[in-house]
Amino acid sequence: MKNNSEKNCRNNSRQQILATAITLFAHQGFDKTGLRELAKTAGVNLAMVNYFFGSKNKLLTEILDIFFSQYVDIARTTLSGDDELSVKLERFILKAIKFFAENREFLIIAITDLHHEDEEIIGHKSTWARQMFKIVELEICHRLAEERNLKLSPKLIMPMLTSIMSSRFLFSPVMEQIEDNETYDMSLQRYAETITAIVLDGILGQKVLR
Amino acid sequence: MKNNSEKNCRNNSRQQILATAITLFAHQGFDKTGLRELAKTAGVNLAMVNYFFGSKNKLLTEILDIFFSQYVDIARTTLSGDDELSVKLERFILKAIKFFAENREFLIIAITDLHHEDEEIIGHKSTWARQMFKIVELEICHRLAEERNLKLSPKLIMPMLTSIMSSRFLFSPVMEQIEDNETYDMSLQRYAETITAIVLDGILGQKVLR
DNA sequence: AAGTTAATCAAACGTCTGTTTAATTTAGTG
DNA sequence: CACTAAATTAAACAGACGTTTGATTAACTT
Repeated sequence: MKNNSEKNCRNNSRQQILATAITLFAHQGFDKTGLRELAKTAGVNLAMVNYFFGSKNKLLTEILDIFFSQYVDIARTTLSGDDELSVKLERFILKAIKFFAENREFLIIAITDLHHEDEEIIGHKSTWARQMFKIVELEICHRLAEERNLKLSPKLIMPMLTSIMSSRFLFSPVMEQIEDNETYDMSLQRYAETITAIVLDGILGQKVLR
Repeated sequence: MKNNSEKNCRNNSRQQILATAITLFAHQGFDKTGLRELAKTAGVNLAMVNYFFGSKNKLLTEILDIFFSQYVDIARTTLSGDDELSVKLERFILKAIKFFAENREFLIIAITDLHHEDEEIIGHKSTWARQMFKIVELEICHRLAEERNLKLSPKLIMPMLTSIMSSRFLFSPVMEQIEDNETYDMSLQRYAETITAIVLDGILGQKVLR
């Protein structure tokens, strides 16, 4: 109890800053969010951000770490094992999409600030990407090569899978602006199933009259 | 000749600003690129940017227009007609990927600054997305529904196709940091073929011993 | 050659940026 | 209660931001 309240007190401002940063970075972008706005929204003093995180960049990398460590973990647990490749992929896609849906804001920050040439950020991301690379290489690409003589690089598969799974969440701000007269089932469950089916069997390979 | 030099002179600075902006926005991001840096790199006076384009935002929307108008045009020309759906899709993917490769910088600007809640930018993008929506709905989704009883929303198909085709180019800054001991054929032609095959037949639906 | 329009320029506008400092408050320990 | 360390604060730092202004130069028309 004492230890708890102690840590709560110590980390209260820190946590508040982190949570607020995730929301603001995702909605406005990292660069468009000023530290003053962030501090005011989080209800803390401006200097607290640099006090707890060192710099704005460090705050971003900490957010990236939270996201990527979970994403890598999902890939590791769902893709390892001796199951059929289709089973593993289905497991991975389903779980990853649910993770993306529950962490939209993380996803947006992690993916859309992906290209900036900031050495600090790129280097940080590539550390996580390297881990994903190895998992995908071992569990997907080697299996495709052995079982189907399909030589595909993890550098192709990994971005492709991540992109296709996250497309719904990244495009949503624009898609919401478009009126749609026909009604489609766009539930998350159906979305995950559809993406899985397309990745496994393609648009044309799916069973007719499904 | 007179007309040419006239227009050349008039548009020289303007063109220079536009070309420089595309490079800088793509490499550093829109927000990280200041107008002073842009003007200096382009070799023009700072005030010229607002003189020719009105504002920094307008400069961005003009860049987006150049990209999206071509992208919509590619979709329209490759997807319309009475050919088989697989033929149309193959045509579209091949051409779009080549277009992306030749306009990487445009692509990065158009896609990665996609989520920012700036009303001006989002509204502008949704205008183009609406055109893509109609083409994809008419030429892909309706055909899938009629021929295969597959009810898929254009709001799913369009972001998915765009994401999967652009994944290579968007992830490249991070992927380049990863050393790869095995050698894969990553030529553009092979990339386009692979993406086409995966979209049409999925990862598992492809012919063994291909 | 005079008049008109477009293009270029340096300079300043007010505001916001991330970061640091030093003083102050708060809380926990002996 | 005194001591120590962590947390919080207001204030200032130097610089960058997008945009505007008014003067000046260049080019084209009549």
